[in-house]
Amino acid sequence: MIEILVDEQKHGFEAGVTAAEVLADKDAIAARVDGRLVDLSVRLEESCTVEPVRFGSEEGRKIFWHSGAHLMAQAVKQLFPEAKPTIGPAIPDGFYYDFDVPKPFTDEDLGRIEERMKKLAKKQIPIIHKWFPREQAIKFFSERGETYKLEIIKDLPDKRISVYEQGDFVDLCRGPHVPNTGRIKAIKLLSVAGAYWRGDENNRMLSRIYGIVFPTEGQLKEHLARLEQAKLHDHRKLGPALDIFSFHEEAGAGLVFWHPKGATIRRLIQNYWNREHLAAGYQLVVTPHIGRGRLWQQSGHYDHYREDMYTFMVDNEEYVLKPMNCPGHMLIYRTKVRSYRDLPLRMAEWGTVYRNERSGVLHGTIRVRGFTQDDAHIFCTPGQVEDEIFGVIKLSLKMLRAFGFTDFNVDLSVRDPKHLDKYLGTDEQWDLAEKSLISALERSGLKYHRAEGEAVFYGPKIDIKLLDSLGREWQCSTCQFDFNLGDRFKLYYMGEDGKHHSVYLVHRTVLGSIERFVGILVEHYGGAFPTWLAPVQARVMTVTDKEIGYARNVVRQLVAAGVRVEIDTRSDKIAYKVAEAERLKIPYMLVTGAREAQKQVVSLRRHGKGNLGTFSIEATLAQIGEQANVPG
RNA sequence: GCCCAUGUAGCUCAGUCGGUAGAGCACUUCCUUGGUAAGGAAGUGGUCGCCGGUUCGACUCCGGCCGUGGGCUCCA
Repeated sequence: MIEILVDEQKHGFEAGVTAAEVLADKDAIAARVDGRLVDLSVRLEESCTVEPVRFGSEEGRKIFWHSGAHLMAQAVKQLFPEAKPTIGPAIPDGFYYDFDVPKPFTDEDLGRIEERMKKLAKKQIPIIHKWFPREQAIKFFSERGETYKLEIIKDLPDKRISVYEQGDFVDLCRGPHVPNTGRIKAIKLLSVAGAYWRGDENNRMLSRIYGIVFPTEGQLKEHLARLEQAKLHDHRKLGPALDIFSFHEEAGAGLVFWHPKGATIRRLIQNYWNREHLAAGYQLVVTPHIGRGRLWQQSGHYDHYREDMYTFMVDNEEYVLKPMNCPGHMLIYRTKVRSYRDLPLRMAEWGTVYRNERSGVLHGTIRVRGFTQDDAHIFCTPGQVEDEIFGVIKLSLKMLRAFGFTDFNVDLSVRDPKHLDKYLGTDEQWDLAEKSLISALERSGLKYHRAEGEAVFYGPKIDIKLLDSLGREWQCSTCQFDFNLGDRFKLYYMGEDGKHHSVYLVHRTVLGSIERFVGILVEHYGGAFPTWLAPVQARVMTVTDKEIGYARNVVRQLVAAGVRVEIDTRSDKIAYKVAEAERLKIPYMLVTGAREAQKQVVSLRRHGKGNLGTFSIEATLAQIGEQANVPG
């Protein structure tokens, strides 16, 4: 007899009982035994603690999706015997599996593979874990011509190799897995893509299939509905549809043309940003868009970043279109001897930069080749570092919250302790920087994730990633130390002691780039901007031609009060005008018919909410005005 | 940059087994003056992404390029 702790209760079992028998839980797809994830079929020989792992948990989903990847690989091997499986992991939303095939998969293949998967799932094929002695594993996979598996085995130190068998399909795999293919009830293959073996572009391009599976049809439907929702929020569709921006093939990829409405949104963001930054003690500067190549050699960008820079010749000398604002700010700092009394110096710029991003990474306004950073550099003394970092975090959070974001994931990126030689700067600098980042994070009460080895070579940093209305993560704010530029530009300040000291340099942005940020806002709000950011806040519409005079009068009063307003006097029916205004997601619709004109009122309608009733002009202005303030 | 897919009117999409194109919406005009998510009619609008090749003839087949999308990679 052994004693097993299940659900906080001890039970006696015969040694050799399986986890499945102990749990007797229909929803369990795997088990956790003394903290280790194992198959339900595992035999328990000693006293232990057993917990069920269900699809509802993150690790449960990972196991389930990984089993989905195996099922797909089985189907692929049956339909395409020449396909060599490589790796097929679970990802946050499903799984993928990469195959080496003579001809890449097409979308048509997906349907066939999906059908075969459904067939295999119905058969409820048992998924069996086996240990192969190393030699046997090598023999087995070489007989099958699965050279990629052999390559993986080569890197495994173990004497015995873990494999999973389901019918005719055997895969090298650590597991665990669901007990049989029948647990997978709903299957959807989503897309095919090319991917390099081991992510290295010098290696062979493999054919990748993305898919997702669920224990019930309902969950798949829900998931697909979420994907539909994301499509409706796509800024690449909404932007042009709402007359915010456009792209033009004849102008070049990754270059945004901002229409009046988009330019208005940018201006509103910038006005708010400027107000907050001036209040927080920043000074705004402006620097040129081009410069001599040697400036970029001095900053070091030229060596590291050459590929991404646009360069051109001027009088036999190479110039560059600025890809970063930093060197300009360094030059301004250096124009006079700075005293410790002058610090901290916070220098900010709406800096438009151009980078020759590789064509494949361009994405709407979110990843472009010309963009405007809300850039700033803080020059300070070691003693000021912590307060400055805290100030940056506070400012970032305040602003991001004003834009409607409430949830954040924060990363603290520090050196890789195993490769300290990769980094510039002294240990003292890194220690002080890291300590100040941590205490600033703690002061602001933020939970954060410590990412070892994620720091860039010139300093540690904090990244604030926001979660939008659909739960998607976007990286915007960053606050990073720079131990490189201070040296390269010989930046110092005169200390109290009358000696030169090197400055601490902090590079930071709140929004990242305004192009990207507007794109994120469009996605977040699905194009329905809050009143304070809406390019058009109100539209006045007449019911018949007789009220045009009154409607114009209403518009005049709104304009005088600073409301961004349009008028619709077309001879269409009011229902049509309302439909269009709703489609354009204009926050307030003011209907001015004969009844309203007679009483000098308007009938107010809110986007997405419908008719609010009739209000006087003053009451209408008060209502819009209240919504037009920056929140927070 | 690489793999795959894709490009027909402002938008959404039909279509042509190779014989130079069509719908709905939008737009313009006219009728309509109607009360909260699309009233009616007529009309304008396309070098079928661009360049080259094959062909008597190319939107259609082939090649190259550009753009876009899904990924990979990159993100000093």
